[in-house]
Order: sequence, then structure tokens, then C-alpha cells
Amino acid sequence: MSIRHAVLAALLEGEASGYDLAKRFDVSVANFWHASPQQLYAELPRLEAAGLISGQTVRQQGRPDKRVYRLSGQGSDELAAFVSSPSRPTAIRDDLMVKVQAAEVADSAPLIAALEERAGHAERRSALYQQLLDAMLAGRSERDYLRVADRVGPYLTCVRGRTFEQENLSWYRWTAETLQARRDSVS
Amino acid sequence: MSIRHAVLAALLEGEASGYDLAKRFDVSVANFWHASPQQLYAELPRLEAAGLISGQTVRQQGRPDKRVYRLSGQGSDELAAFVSSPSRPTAIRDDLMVKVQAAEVADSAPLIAALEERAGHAERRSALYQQLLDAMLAGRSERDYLRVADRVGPYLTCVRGRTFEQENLSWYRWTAETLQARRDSVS
DNA sequence: GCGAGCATGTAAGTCGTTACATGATTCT
DNA sequence: AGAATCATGTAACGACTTACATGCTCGC
Repeated sequence: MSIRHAVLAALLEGEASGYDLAKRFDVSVANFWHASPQQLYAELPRLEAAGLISGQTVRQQGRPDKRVYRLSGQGSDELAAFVSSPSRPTAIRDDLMVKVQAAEVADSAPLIAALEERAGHAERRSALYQQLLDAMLAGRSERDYLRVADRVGPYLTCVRGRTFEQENLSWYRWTAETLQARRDSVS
Repeated sequence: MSIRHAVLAALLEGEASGYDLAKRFDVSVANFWHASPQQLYAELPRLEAAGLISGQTVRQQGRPDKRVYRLSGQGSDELAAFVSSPSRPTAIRDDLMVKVQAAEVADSAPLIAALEERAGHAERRSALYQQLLDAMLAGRSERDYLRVADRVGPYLTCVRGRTFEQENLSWYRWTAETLQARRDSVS
């Protein structure tokens, strides 16, 4: 699929410029898809040419002009067709796990440091997702929210993101400790 | 990085042909990296040309000849340098999550079916990883194993894979139930 | 006879990353 | 004065997917 449908899904949150979308892909959309600003700036004109989104240039004072895009009817149809299409399984794909797999071939100190850094990242991410979830709930219970809210997609995916980062955090820590214990016992 | 270092790490398990590696990437390595056979067949000659692996053609009876590769000294060095190099965070990247995010724009029946199918996949995967873990332990406790085993990398990454698939399973089921409940309440 | 497994590749096309490039305004 | 934010793009390269291509053996 690629970025195309991820952009359409992100625009369900409301119209946005390329710059806005880049931020959205760094926060809420980051649960399930990543995209660089360059990718977005390249993709948006293509989506517009295909009629899936419509853009409007907005003049600003004291700031550069920007082009704001929103989902078109055709874009909604395309997204609906995508939602109903089959998917294939995904797996984790992570540099750091390759490094852990091969841990024995090198001094483990830098790897342990990298794991600790990642643990910090995962902790910040899971806290961020928790904040987003609380904001969506706005005081309601999850049970009620899932019954009555207009859109539950963003909530559901954000829960997956939070759990993923929590599991990352605990795995990073455990792995770092395990490797450290082995270092200690060697010396 | 790409597939390059994943292949070197996979060869730590012992020498293998392209065909063998493709299977290895489908089972144990699948915890953290995916590669198609085509990618491997293209990459192996490149790694050999770079001196990171060495290949030997093996004649077989009643079967096609094959080329078996193993890690060279240079390959080990390269892998060690990689293990000590910095990494950047990864996130989940999943079609199906994009679809859940956009669930409201389409009829949810096909999406629910897709989630249930995925749940089955996740369940099989997590059972497979559990088997691999049990095989590595070979009756020992995890605590002992992690202290005394020659290589702990494969165990550590496999644990992450198992947890990931377990969390997938429970999220797929919960998401399917939530969407189903909303279908029921609309009608 | 047919499908599954063994065994390896090429070619085309799509997708994604990184580096380069610009320029105003606001905050410290 | 320098960094961060707003705002958008191009070009080159590297990575990955999909389709095409071949052919033998073993078990059912």
C-alpha cells in the first residue's frame, strides 16, 4: 500500500498542510505508520492530481503561504475500498533487535547503552500515547467511549501503540540487564 | 542498514544456502526482520563479493546443486561494528492498523473478518516462538540459561517476538469485538 | 499425473531515505 | 547573534516487492 492510504486516513482528523501532516505523522499517526516530511511533500501533489484530496493555498501574514488539503469524496471512496481490502501480516523490523541477536560477536557495552536510550524513548512514547488516550476519553469510561464516540479508530490504534511501547520498554530493560549480568560474570 | 546485517546475523546460526536462509528468515529471524527469497538470492553474491561471507558450491544427487555460505572473519568484524553502532527508534508499520484507524468510513464486516484472520496468524506465530524458546531452554530454567548459554541473542529476540504476537492477538480480538458491538448497536 | 519441496536467479517498477536547497519570523 | 518554527520542494540513491523464468525429484 505505502503512504497513500495512511495520508488519507490522517486527513480524517481534519484538513492539514504538508507541514501539519508531518507533525501528525510524528504524534498520533506514528502508532502505526511513519513518514518523513519529504515523503509527504512529494505525495500530496500526487494525491491531488489523482483527485483523492483537494488543496487550497492560504495566504498568511508574517509566515510563508501554505497549501491546505482535505479529503475529497473520491478520496473517501478510495479509503473505504482500502479498508475492505485484504491485508497481509506484519512483523517487527528493528535494527536494535538484529544487534541483540548478534550480541555475542561484539563488546556489549555500546549495545547496553543503546538499549537504555531506547528504553527512555519508549517510556516517553508510551506516556504520550496515554495522554492522547486520556484526551480522547475526556473523562468518560473506555466502555462508554467505545460505545458512543463517532470515531473509535484513533482510540483503538493508540491503545496498540501504547502497549507496544510499554512492551518495548520492559524488553529493553530486561535485555540490558541480562547482557549486563553476563558482562559482570565474565570479568 | 537493510538486509545486509540481518543476513550476517542469521549466518551466526551456522552456514546455509540461499534456500536455507529463506526458511530461517521465515522462522527464527522473522522475530525482527523479514526478507523475501529474491532479496536473499540477490544479496548473497554481493556479500560474497564484499568478502563478508564465503560460499562453496555443493553437488547433490537427485537435487539441484547449491551454494552454501558462511560468515568470514571480515563478516564477523563488520557485524561487530554494526552491533556497536547507534540505532534509531522503530515503530509498528501495519496496513491493518491504518484500516482500523479509518474504520468509520466503510462497512466494518470485512475489517472484522480480517482482524479475526490476523488473530489466527498471531496465535500460530506466538505458539511457534514458544516452541523455539522451549527448544533453546532444553529443560533448563530461563535464569540458568541466560547465565550459562553461549549465545543469548536468539533467545532474547524470540521472547520479544512471542510477546509481540501475544499482544497482537489480544488487540486483534478486542478490536474485532469492539467493532462488532458497534455494528450490533447500529442495527 | 499433480503438488510440494529443493534450488536459483533476472528485470521492472515502486517505495523510502538522505542530502541538498531556500527563506522569513519569533524566541532566548 | 543563534536556534527553533513555519513552509515547501528536488535529486540521487538505496531498498523492497512483484512478476517472470527454469527444472528436477519425491510422495500421494
